[in-house]
This record gives sequence, C-alpha cells and structure tokens, in this order.
Amino acid sequence: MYICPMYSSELIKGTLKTIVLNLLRDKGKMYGYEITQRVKELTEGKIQITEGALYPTLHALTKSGELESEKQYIGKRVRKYYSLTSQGQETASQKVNELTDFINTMKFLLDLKPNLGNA
Amino acid sequence: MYICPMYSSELIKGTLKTIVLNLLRDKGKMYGYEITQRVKELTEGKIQITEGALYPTLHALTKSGELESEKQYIGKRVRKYYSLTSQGQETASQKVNELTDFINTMKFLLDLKPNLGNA
DNA sequence: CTTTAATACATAATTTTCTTAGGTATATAT
DNA sequence: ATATATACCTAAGAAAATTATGTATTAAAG
Repeated sequence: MYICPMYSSELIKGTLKTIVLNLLRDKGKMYGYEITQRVKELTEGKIQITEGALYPTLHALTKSGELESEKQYIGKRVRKYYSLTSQGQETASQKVNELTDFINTMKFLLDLKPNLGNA
Repeated sequence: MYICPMYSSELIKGTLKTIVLNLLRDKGKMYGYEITQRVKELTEGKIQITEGALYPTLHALTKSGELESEKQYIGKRVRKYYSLTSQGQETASQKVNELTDFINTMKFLLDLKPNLGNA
C-alpha cells in the first residue's frame, strides 16, 4: 500500500465544505479548532485543514444559511460552536452524495489498465 | 443511487493532471480533443474537461517533462499527440497512487454516520 | 450552396479556493 | 518566564479552474 505523509494541496480543494458539513452532521455541534483537530486525527495527519481555509468557509456557510453558531465561554476563552440548519442538513446530504458519486467515478477512471480491453 | 448530471466544478479541481496522465498511460498516445471526449464518454458526461483547462495543463506537463508531443496532419487539420515520457510514467504512478489513497481517506470520512460509535 | 455543428488548436480575463502570513488573546506545561 | 497549545480572525498572494474569445478545417443539414 502507498503511504503518504500529506496529500498535495490541490486534491483537498473543493472537498472542504463537504467535509465540514458531514462532520457536523455526525457530531451535531463543533467549533472551528475542533474541526481541524478531528480531521487531522481521523485522517492520521494526511489532511490538515488550515485555519485560513476553515474560518472563511465557516463564515460563508453561515452567510448562505447552512450553519448557525453560538458562542460559549470556557473561562475567558471563547468558542464558537457551529451546527447545521435544516437547510444545512439537506445541503450536507446532497454534497455527500455528490462527492461519493464523484469518488466512484474517479475510482473507475483510475482503474483503467493499459490495454486490457477498455475500448 | 444518487444521479448527477455533472459534478460541481470545485470537485474536479486538482484531479485533472492525474486523469490526463492516467489516460495516457492507458492509451499510449492521445490528442487534446480526444482526451476531452474520452473523459466525457467514460464518465457519462459527469466530467467534462474544458479546453481552457486542458490545454494549459498539457503545456505545463510538457514543460515539466512529463509529456512529449508530435504533430500529425489529417488533411490540413493538425492534431497534437501527447505521450508520457519515462519521467511521466513515474509521475503518473505516483499521482494515481496518491489519488487512490486520498479517495479511500475521503470515503472513510464520508462514511461517518451520526452517532453510531465513531468515537 | 450556405449555414450550422463538430473537430482541433490556442490564449486572456476573471473567479474561486486555497496557502501563507500575519494579528489578538487565554490557558497550560516546562 | 517562556514556549506551546488552544481559539478566534483577516488579508495578500498563488494556483487552478471557468468563461469568453479567437482561428481554422471538415462534415452535416437545410
């Protein structure tokens, strides 16, 4: 099996929103920093979401009505918990289905073997 | 099963080089327009590579030494056939392995189901 | 026979999306 | 005391696509 320290950045592009929406669907409620850590953990460091990518995405998803947020104070430190709106639930389903389908298509494309009857 | 007319453009981003390299590994020699048509055909229209994306990519891969090209005239019309260099063969393998690994990671991330013991 | 569609190449302006780099602040470990 | 981890944020720039053009040949359709 091929071992990879971290995927080249191009690959992650376009999947961030879907990852975030699906994590929130799974966990119900998460804050930004938690999302970065969980993705890192779940992927054994192979996908590391940068904060410069995540926060703007969270804000965009909020603005478009997929997410809502509430602040929570842990001592003096603030956490901003995000959760899916009902619209966000739908979008999450759609996005996950689309990405799953895309993955299957890519798998098919990559499984082409040199000259074994793929005419 | 989810049916999709065409994947939203973000998803395709970052996979183009890998797709092209793998197709060339499979077929040995292809020209640009042929690549767009073959991808469309193989994916039932779900991935349509635009020329504005493809040609610059082919030029970049040539410049970086992965591809070489030769012109062929069909009557007065020119075709530019691309094929992998030996370096391109290696890059193709690497890229395909990386994308395959990435796909498995994404599949894992997407398979998280709400509260079924994914602690 | 003339116009439309398909084939076949190419580039440029713009947009989208991420990286890199920077900034603020609290809490914990050394 | 200082470094690291937690926790938020934004802005400048880069990368990779889209969209819009442009040129030109060939085949199909009206």
